[in-house]
Amino acid sequence: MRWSSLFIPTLRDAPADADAVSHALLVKGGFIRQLHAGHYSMLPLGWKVHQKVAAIVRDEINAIGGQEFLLPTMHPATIWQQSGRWDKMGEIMFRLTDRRNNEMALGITHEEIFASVASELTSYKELPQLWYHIQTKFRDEARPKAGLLRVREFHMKDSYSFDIDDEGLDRQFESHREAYIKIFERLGLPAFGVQASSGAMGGSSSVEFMVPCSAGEDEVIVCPSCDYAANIEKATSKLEPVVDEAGLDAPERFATPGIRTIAALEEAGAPATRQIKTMVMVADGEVVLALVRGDHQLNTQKFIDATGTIELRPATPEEAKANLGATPGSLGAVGVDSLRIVADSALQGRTDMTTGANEDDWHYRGVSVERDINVDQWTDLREVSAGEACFNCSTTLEQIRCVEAGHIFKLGTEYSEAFGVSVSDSDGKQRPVVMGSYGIGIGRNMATVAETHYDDKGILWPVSIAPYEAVVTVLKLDAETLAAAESLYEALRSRGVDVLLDDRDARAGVKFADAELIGIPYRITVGPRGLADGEVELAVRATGEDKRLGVDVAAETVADAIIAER
RNA sequence: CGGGCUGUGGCGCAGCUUGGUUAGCGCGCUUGACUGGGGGUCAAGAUGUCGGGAGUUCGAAUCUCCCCAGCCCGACCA
Repeated sequence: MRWSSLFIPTLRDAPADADAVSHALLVKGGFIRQLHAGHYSMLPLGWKVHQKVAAIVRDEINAIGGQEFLLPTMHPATIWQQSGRWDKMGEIMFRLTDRRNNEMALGITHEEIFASVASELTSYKELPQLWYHIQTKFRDEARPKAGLLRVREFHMKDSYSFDIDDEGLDRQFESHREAYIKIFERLGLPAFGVQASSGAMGGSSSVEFMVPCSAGEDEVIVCPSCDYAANIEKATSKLEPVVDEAGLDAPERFATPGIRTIAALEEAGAPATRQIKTMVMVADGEVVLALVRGDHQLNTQKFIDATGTIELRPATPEEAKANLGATPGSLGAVGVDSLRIVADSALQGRTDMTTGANEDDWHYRGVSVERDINVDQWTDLREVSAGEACFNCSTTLEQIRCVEAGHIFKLGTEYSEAFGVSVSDSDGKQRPVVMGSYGIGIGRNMATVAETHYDDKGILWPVSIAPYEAVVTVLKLDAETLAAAESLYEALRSRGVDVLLDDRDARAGVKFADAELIGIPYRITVGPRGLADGEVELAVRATGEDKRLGVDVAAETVADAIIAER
């Protein structure tokens, strides 16, 4: 292609409201433009990169036996009601009605739709199956942000596996894990797998692929010594043992005038490790108490996962007062029978603890948790923090901010049962098919590459997804220089290189700056100065390497380098 | 949803406090000339519902009210 005839609207200044690096560079480089919050137009350059990312994903999923589909993005409400997720999904799903007043939704994911197609499977002999599509998803995110990193409309590759048993699911899950690792390698992304919460997808377990990146939104706990890595929504750690005194025969009220915080109570003589923190939560409309140790933080996703809650929020001080009789700072669970109580495992067996007495300015001491509090559910609720000891090997854990680049789920039979996806096994008995689902966002991965591959001049795309693999920069538009450049351009094209000819009537500095900004990995500069010696110049974007090549060998050399790097 | 900030040519901004000619500047764009290996110089131009609506006023980018949009933090989110 000739740059002079292309639409590549590069900007001198990035828009002021583009905060994330990838957002600024993708806009500045003429890859994307925002339509409105969370919705971006892919310009020709951006769409080329997007398609190259999609091609890599497609290639690797095909390699493990995936069959490509294309399913609708607009769904009838009924199919979502059938799985129970019409209500469960809440506000994340865009909903609309058609002219006959039928309720519809825009697809946020496709378990339901693929499962409904899969109901035509009838025999174990047809299994395993691996189906996928690369298609638009709509999610009404509360806060789209950071350019392409979190949007409301995006393309996702989602695949779905169907097996006769758990062993089959395990194999498909494992082959996806390996395919994802290859995809991230080809994209140049340093992704690693972590244990994750399955959230609204359900299922028994899931692995997220994370890329360390300050623009990300997930906190990951990793052990630098063993292979433990988990999303903070799932992570656990080893706690220092706490030795309790026997305490009192019964809790004892004591006055704590003006004391409203853990820290203040600590100064009054009760170490945070010996306090019970009582949080009033509203879980799907029901007021529930969540208890953690005074120095611990509640992780709300853990609470949601453990209790099956869909919508969770902290209660207002008024709600706390109405249900417990005191305002936050003096709340406790001792003697509470009317509310469901969920407590963190770290409180199990603890004695001689201090907690609020449900009367402002009063606390209890000498509380034995299991004796004095009517706990309905013991579970892991506390959020791990960096500096704690690894559960496996006791090494000090680290916390890393990451972008979630992919997520794979073992679903089990939840959806196959809802949609009647069952087959006859070898004994002629009907068995529900075991499903898995596997997602990877195309645009987010594109942005994550930009987020992790750039310098002060622009993006450093890897050859695998660069909008063009090479650019031939013509420095002077006289007949001789242009002819030399064009023959080089044609020679590269004939070797299958995705090459751009910069034939614009612009100054050298402008052409160099643009090529660097949009991140073309190889630049061949053709100018009269070099041609006088029978040479052109090769500039390698990623390494900064700059060298002269004979005109006769230049195309060959560059094509070989590119093909080797793909 | 809570908090903060911002809306002025394609992009980046000034002007608003204290209302007053044709609303400025830089970049970019057009034409011409000189130039031509890292965003060149000079000259001449074009491009604006000042986010929208209502109000106050002789007069509103500027003051008041309502609304909308975008960004950031938090909540939330597969």
